[in-house]
Amino acid sequence: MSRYSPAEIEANWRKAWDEAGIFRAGNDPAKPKYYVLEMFPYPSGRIHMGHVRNYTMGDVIARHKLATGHNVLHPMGWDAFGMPAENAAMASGGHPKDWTYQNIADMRAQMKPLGLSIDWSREFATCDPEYYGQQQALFLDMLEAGLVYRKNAVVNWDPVDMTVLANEQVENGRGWRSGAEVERRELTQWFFAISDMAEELLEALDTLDDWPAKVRLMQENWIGKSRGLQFAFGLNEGPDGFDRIEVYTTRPDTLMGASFVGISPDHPLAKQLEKDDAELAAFNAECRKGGTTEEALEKAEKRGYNTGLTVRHPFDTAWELPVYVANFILMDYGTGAIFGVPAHDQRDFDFATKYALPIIPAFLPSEDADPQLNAPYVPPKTEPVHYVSTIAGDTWQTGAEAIEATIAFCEQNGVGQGVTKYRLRDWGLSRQRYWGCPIPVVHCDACGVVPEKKENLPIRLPDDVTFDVPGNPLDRHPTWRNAPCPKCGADARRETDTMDTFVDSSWYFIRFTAPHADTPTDIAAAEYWMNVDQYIGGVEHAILHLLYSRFFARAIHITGHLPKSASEPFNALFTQGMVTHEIYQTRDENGRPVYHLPEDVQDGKLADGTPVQIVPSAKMSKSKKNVVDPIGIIDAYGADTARWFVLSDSPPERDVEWTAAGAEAAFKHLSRVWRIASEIAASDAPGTSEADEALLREMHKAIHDVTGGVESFGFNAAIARLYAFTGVLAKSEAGAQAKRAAARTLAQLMAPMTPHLAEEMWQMLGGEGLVAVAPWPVADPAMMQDDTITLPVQINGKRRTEIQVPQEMAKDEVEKIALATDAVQRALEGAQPKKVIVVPGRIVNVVI
RNA sequence: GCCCAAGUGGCGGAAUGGUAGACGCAGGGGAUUCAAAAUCCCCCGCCGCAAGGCGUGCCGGUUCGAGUCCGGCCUUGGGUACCA
Repeated sequence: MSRYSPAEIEANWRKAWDEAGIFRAGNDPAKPKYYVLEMFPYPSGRIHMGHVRNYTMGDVIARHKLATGHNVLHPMGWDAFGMPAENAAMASGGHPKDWTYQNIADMRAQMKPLGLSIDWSREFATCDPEYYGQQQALFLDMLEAGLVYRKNAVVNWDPVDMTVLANEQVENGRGWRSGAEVERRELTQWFFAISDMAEELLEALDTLDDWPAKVRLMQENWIGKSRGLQFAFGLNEGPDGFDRIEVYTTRPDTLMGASFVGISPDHPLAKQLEKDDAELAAFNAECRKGGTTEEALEKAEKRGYNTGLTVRHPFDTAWELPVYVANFILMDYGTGAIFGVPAHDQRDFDFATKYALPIIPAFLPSEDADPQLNAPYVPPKTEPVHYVSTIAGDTWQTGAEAIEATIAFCEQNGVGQGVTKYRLRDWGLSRQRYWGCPIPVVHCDACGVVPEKKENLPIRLPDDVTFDVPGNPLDRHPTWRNAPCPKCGADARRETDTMDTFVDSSWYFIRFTAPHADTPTDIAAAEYWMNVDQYIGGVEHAILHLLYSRFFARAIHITGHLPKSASEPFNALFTQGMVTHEIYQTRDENGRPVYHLPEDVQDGKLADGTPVQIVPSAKMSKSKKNVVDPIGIIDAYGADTARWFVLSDSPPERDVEWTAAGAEAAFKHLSRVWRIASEIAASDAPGTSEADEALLREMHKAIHDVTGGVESFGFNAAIARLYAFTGVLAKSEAGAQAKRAAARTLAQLMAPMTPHLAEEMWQMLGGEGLVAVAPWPVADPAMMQDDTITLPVQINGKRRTEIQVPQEMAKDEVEKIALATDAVQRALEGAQPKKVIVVPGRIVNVVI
């Protein structure tokens, strides 16, 4: 072989690794264990560049840990339940199960050529009955432990298709298929009691030192701990059973600025009033239109309905405030009722202006400010605030102090209590869909909701279902619903809701430690392998998936399936950026966007010449069709080129926009490395000891820098360093023996990124065994020292010249040399410098 | 709307508060070749003949020194609880 041909070498080395079994993870107590995991993929059918990037990063870590003597667990599986399989079934008439398993087979076949160091013996899919049956067992244990319960919650309801829609299926408030205006409808659903753990989930964030600070911050804000006052306004002449309106506020210090009380359209009082008030009923119905997302609710136009009722201010019972029903108040937050303070809140100000309500300042920025303030006033963070109508004393206080003082004052006067609340809501897991894990309960007329018996698990999905009409096929199935009550044996009905797919992905990382156990976990295996030492995935999962997984690890501990030590499941987290791509769209006759694959677009036009609109780069997603297929790259250049390219072009935590241009360059570089290695292997040229030493010095520097890069997710910097070292090696005048040693080291350093090429080089250069398991090279600091260094010399912080000095030269010697330079002498004009700063090994700054 | 990030040459990007632009791509010039491919060498932020000046989204601040730290904006991206 006379040139680099990955097609020939890559398959051979994958076979060699396979036969040596080096990626099989056994429980070897002699070695430190290391569990590296990338977020498992959804089996869409094709791997894309995001997968290649994600799994290559994890593979670099896994291979590096293997070479540093760790017992490595690096598994792979499939997050296989979810809507796309049902959508495919609806679109083309197949079955979600066939579609999913075919996609898994396809993707596995596309993934294997990447040469990932995965222990494939642990592979599973979440739609395997062996997996979801254990998930059902976990659910039953959680039910028994009081971690699951039922309550009403709203869903997006499509009134034409008569079906529940996911948020993604709601476009501008309308159903994506029917185009009908979506309504919010209440259903009884299952919930995980995650909010009971809010405080613990919040506090434990502080222990996650190796998580990105931004993820911890996002989770902290999501949990949203707040301190406030809960109290009631007395209601004048309310309907029977309603004599007060309970409110929660984080700004009790603004209580004297209240000008109205608002309640949610779903508040019990609103629901009572609408029975006798057709206009209110119409208003409430209007409010219930549109999707359920927080974004939609927050951005909707703020509207209110005056109920005509009034409440009494708790500190002045003669002071009456009107009661409005308002569309921006959510029943899920606090008590579903608020008081509005237009003087100190933009939203309340807008509302008060619209409905001509009074604007009453509760405090002023200073004593001489205009008391007839009619614009929202937000107090500065640092200046004290003066109460106009003080209730806690006529004192100057800052915001947080004012709030605490007001709470204390209110408690002393019998107006409510100080309360800690969390924004975090319980996790609704019920889905009115087929392709998910069935919720293992039975509804019995006599016994109510009854958990299935564990010996009846798994409750399997029926195969004979159709998707020709909208709605959940489990509901329509002729017999599947029929089941005996596990308690009394009478004829009863199975629950037809399935679980949110986030449940599937909240414990798969534990299942990998014993994927074939006949209980949810194997305690010994979990104890050995957990926690995940390094978890890697997209930042889009920063909140939901990661928070749910943290909750589940605790729940699994509580139900006895996991040691306490593993209740924070991911020791270290790395959130990689996404692979983005431009979006190409045209419009259909109704003006709706139609998306096109990059491979179908040439020079901004479709094959038939229709120009496409180019939407700026965004996250690759199937729905937007801005997806690039990496298989073409692998076929043309080999897996090592694809791996090298996705690592080299962008810092791992940042988004990378896919471009085809770099792949060719990566291939050229790997070809060059191969050529250099084969030339060195064939050479027996002598060299000078000076050149040998210089090469050795560069080698140790490269070991140091590349190792540091690999260990700190600086893959792009590590690769830049490898480019530089390759250049040094190519130009070196060192002897063949020294060059062979340097080239073997190069192979080792490249092995995590380009494992096939590295094995080939290692073999050519006389390395022993597989480079994948050869001990990782160690940099010797003594071998990295240069004799002299270059120091920049600044004048007043601007670089003017540089000096060459010995590495260890004393500060005052360096100062003398710097001051003697022409540039400094010219600038000084005979005067003395005000100050000279010498940072050893770094810089000299002369201040004039 | 709210929460969290990011912004540096033509492009991807580098830089423990210490020489801004490493490394790579694209581009320009040269060597080799009958010619090409491949390969190798050199140049390459902007303005300027030069001396020099200006430069890390914008405005201000801290510092001997700021891409980096602080305050305020702008733009783009992610999340927003039923996309995964």
